[in-house]
Amino acid sequence: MSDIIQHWDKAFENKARLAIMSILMVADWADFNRFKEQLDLTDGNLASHLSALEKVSYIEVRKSFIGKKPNTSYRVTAAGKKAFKQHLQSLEKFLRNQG
Amino acid sequence: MSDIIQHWDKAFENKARLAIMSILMVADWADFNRFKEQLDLTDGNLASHLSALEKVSYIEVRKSFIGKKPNTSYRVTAAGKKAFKQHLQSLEKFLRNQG
DNA sequence: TATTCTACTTTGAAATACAAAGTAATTTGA
DNA sequence: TCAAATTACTTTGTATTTCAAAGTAGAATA
Repeated sequence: MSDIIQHWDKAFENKARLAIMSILMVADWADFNRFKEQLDLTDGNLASHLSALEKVSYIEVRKSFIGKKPNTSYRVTAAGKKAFKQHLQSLEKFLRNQG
Repeated sequence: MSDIIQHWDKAFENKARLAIMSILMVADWADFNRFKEQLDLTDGNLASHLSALEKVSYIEVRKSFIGKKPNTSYRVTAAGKKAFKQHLQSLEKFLRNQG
């Protein structure tokens, strides 16, 4: 496999996770409902993608209450930012090679 | 989900299949062994990705003999070419939006 | 105070990805 | 010359991933 593709980050192979990261790169904290609205995923599916990104430490989670409602928010970590940027770069590289 | 990502072709979400298409876009016919060498996949895995692409009619298969050895070759169809180009375009669009 | 709603979490099933083992023909080599 | 190894795949079974339905606990509503 071409080196470029070979080393693609598995965490970003899924559309939903790519979209989550995409949102988090420009947001500060974003909460569960924001993703739910923007991404149109079921609760369970969204939760599993979020926890996949958490597992590799690309995002961090903050649980709190807003008023009396539980609120789970997420933001990208430094490692996540770095990995995502690198991923975008290798996407670019791949595209250039497809000219 | 952003429209760009939303409509990504599921056939190209996998690295191996993307690499296969990548090869076929510049090759005429490419055979099983060529993929095997270049992509470093197990036989079974490679075969299943090839047949996934065949199933959606993005590639076509030709079985023949070279000398006395069986040879299975693949080439991209018109539909496959179109779909792949569109996919590359939406990748580009996505990257532009990530500026 | 029963019922609904919100914000998730848990569970289980479906789809996908993967590799080990199988097969049939061919080649090698003692 | 015939048993053993190799080639070029295919088949089969398992592991992983993805997904959505159902579950839960507290809060709001009627």
